[in-house]
Amino acid sequence: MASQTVENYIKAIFQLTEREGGSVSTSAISQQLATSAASVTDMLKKLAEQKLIAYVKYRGVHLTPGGKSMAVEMIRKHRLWETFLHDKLAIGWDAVHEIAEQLEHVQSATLIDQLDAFLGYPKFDPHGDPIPDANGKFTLRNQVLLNTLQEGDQAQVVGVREHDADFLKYLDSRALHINASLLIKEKQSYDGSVRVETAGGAETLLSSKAAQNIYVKKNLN
Amino acid sequence: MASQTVENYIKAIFQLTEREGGSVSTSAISQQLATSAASVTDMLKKLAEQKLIAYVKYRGVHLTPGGKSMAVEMIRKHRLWETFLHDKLAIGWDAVHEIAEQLEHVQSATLIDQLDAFLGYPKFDPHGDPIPDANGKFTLRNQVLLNTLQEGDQAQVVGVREHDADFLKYLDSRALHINASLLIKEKQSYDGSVRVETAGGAETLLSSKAAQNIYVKKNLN
DNA sequence: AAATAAATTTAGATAAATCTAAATTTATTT
DNA sequence: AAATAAATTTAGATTTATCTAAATTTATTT
Ligand SMILES: [Mn+2]
Ligand SMILES: [Mn+2]
Ligand SMILES: [Mn+2]
Ligand SMILES: [Mn+2]
Repeated sequence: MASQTVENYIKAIFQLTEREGGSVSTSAISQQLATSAASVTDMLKKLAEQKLIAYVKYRGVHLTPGGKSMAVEMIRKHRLWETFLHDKLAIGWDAVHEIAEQLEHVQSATLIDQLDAFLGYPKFDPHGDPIPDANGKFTLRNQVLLNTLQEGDQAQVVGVREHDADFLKYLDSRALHINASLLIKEKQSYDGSVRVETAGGAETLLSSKAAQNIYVKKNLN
Repeated sequence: MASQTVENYIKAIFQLTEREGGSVSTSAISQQLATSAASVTDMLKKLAEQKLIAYVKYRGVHLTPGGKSMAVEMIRKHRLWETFLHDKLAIGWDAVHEIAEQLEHVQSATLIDQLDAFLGYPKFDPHGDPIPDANGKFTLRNQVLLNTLQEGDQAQVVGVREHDADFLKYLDSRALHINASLLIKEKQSYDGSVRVETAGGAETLLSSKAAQNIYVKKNLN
């Protein structure tokens, strides 16, 4: 059985691969997990011995099929737990990640299968990220970043690209939660900021940076 | 923050104290946790340094107030998780313990408070053991062991003294689950075995040993 | 193409939790 | 009260995961 530490490394490598593509560097992992580069090098050797990664000295790593399947299983568990915490225990989307970070390491196939059933086989977690099914399949979805919308466009929030707790609390304060409907009232071309109207008619000014971190599904006109 | 290992030691000491009373020996802990006596001695020194236990060389240990409150918190978490697994995820009472043994180590006060609320502030877990409330208070209950009942007595199963998975599955097969009503049809004085009738009229012969491990609430006549 | 900077690995330590085997203390027999 | 047995502790190692500082390799400047 893989230790919690090994599981966290494998998940980190998977997510860094998704974001950057190609091979993942020692320093990227070091930063992601907040451990020294020296410790990462040590661990990479062990993961390579266990055939979870392919490791070329000085050149970074990528997951083997075995490592990838472990990573997907971890992500499945993490996101199912986040969904449970949010939907059943009413814990905010800014707080679920930290708790799921612990819950994801509980070992029991039955537990996860039953949890999945209890939640009604959800396809997306509280941040709008897809939850892989028992076979590791992710659901795809049409989505664009809010900053690509034009004046007059109507859309619905479907996810966030940034998971920082402060950002999520900020969105909550503007009623910009998952499924919120919105209308682009104005878009400034010089700085990319957008004025959006949310349900009930409230208007909010979003910075370009904020708009680049919100995924939406555009409505047909 | 206490490690999972420390938490398991503290919980074991609490439960051994409850069962035996007085102070707990190195060998008792060693047996309970399936670790060598030498390892236990090492750990006892550390726990004493952290003021979680009072330790007298060669004479055993007992919990300090701090240790006891940690133990009660662990038991609260363990039993709430067992209740969740059983009531919400439909996992059998013979399987919940092992999973809760892991879940009990997740650190988050919010999580436990919300879980407690979600479950409706249950007073007893799937084995009929009391769940301490947020202040550490256990609910007391009138209960006797099934082997103390007489012919003609009516009662309801409220708990089990033995948590062994095989015993629990055996009880399931006889419909002797929590809340099951029963009537003592016959009691053999020479070996203590009892013939009981359960709901629907089915009869089962229980050995003295089995009868000594089932808690019941006796009905008034 | 050197020189310099940045990234990575190696060397040497440390802390937590565990083990077996040997020494010591306490309990039980004779 | 000795002798013997049982329980407990100490000594000496091991494994996992981590660190800092030094050495090495790769990348970027001049
Ligand atoms: Mn984690
Ligand atoms: Mn998420
Ligand atoms: Mn445990
Ligand atoms: Mn229980």
